[in-house]
Amino acid sequence: MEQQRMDLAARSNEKKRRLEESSDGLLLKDGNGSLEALGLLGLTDPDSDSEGKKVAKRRQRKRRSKEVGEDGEERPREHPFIVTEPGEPAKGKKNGLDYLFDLYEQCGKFLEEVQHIAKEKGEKCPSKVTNEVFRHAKLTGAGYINKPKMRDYVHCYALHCLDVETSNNLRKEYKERGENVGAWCQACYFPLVKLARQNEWDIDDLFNRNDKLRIWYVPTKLRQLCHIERMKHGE
Amino acid sequence: MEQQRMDLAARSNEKKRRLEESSDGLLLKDGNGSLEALGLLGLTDPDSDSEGKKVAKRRQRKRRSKEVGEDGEERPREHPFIVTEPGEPAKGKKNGLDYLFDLYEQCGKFLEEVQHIAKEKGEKCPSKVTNEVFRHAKLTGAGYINKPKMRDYVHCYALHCLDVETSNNLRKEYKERGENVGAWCQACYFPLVKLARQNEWDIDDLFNRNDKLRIWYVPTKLRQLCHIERMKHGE
DNA sequence: AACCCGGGCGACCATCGGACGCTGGTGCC
DNA sequence: GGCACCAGCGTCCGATGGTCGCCCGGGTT
Repeated sequence: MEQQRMDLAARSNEKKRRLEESSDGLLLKDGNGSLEALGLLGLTDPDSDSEGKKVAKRRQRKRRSKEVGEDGEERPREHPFIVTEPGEPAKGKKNGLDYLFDLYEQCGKFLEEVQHIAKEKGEKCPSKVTNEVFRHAKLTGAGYINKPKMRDYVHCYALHCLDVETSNNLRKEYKERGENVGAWCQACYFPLVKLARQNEWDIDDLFNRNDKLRIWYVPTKLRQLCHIERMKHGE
Repeated sequence: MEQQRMDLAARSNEKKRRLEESSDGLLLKDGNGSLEALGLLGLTDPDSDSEGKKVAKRRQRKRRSKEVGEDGEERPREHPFIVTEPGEPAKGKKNGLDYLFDLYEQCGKFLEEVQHIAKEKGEKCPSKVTNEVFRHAKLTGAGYINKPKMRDYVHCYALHCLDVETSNNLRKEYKERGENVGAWCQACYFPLVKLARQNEWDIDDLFNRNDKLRIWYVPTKLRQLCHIERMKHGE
């Protein structure tokens, strides 16, 4: 039980640290500085309660390398994404961003299938891309689709849906600068925050009003960035 | 692990049995017979896979009677509900159905509070009555509200919202007959199934179109009853 | 061939929606 | 007072949404 408390404290600290880091990386694009204020995140967590000094044990993850008599087929990892311009095919063992965005459309199709099946069986019918949808996709032959991957880039797809122009320019810019996918992925947050501001800071509404986006959960980090910007300038 | 399989099998069987029982009890009102067919539920579960004979161990529930140095205040159980006509106050140590329905309205208020708080904090905002709402209600002084209670009667409240006339008549009828709350609670399903049929069997749509109901999850049992009726006569 | 960079996605976690039956309150005799 | 009925709600459970960093693919030297 004491052990459990420590685990939680460690997790919470780590979350805070990560967000701070990413905010540093994000400064360059926005021009108006920002987000070191993310230390504020502490406020979001009303737990307080002192302590939090200890930096607990490393959790051990991953399976012990395919071990013993495996039954399930071992899928090779997908090729990494690279920043490509619209229409540009990826060179080498890489995938381009058009393909990434297509994956989101595919998930939309899989969701529709799951919805039809659920309705037919009189079961409750998801309105968003859920675990069930990812499971269905995998079983139906799209083994290259998985939850963490899709989650990692939702906001990139959101920008693509809400403002293709800006999205395309950003891709072009980051490609020319030779930035990696991680940098582009981070950069996608800022135009979205601007869009949210123009929409009275209602990012959920932005998602819900768009046919393609409606089926995706608003990423936590995007929501937090919007909140922090709202608090900083304007309200 | 073998133990786990047995637990699951036992649970599943139990679920089936319960639904069958309730269907028997439900026949009386509808006039067109029904629902023994609930044995069909087996079809809903595509697991099949044989076995299912063993009727596993009793799970032990409940805390060991307030035991040792308790810290949390012990709340006395709420008075049971009795079937009352609209406007009729409950006699003795009982609560009436007007009060029951008022509890649902109160939950709606608590949901609104939770939504405002979430929006203010830039966190994701529930559109339904979630665990968080029950927690907020409890902490805010409505200790008499709890999840299982509200869940037990959602469909009764649904009938009240969607067709007060029918709901009121049912209350009057069951009161005069001297039926207990359980019987009335069961009886509430059938007018709802009829309403669903008139709405092309779309019970979710029925809930979603009603301002008061929209915030409540459609009860599994109601959804299943609709499905079974749809399969039996008509489609 | 050897190395290092970076990101794919397996696996974990808190919490959720959902369910059920044990306790114990209640009315009756 | 004693008893039998029955329903309130504590407590459990599988699955969900969300996350993080290990491991290894891939380009470069």
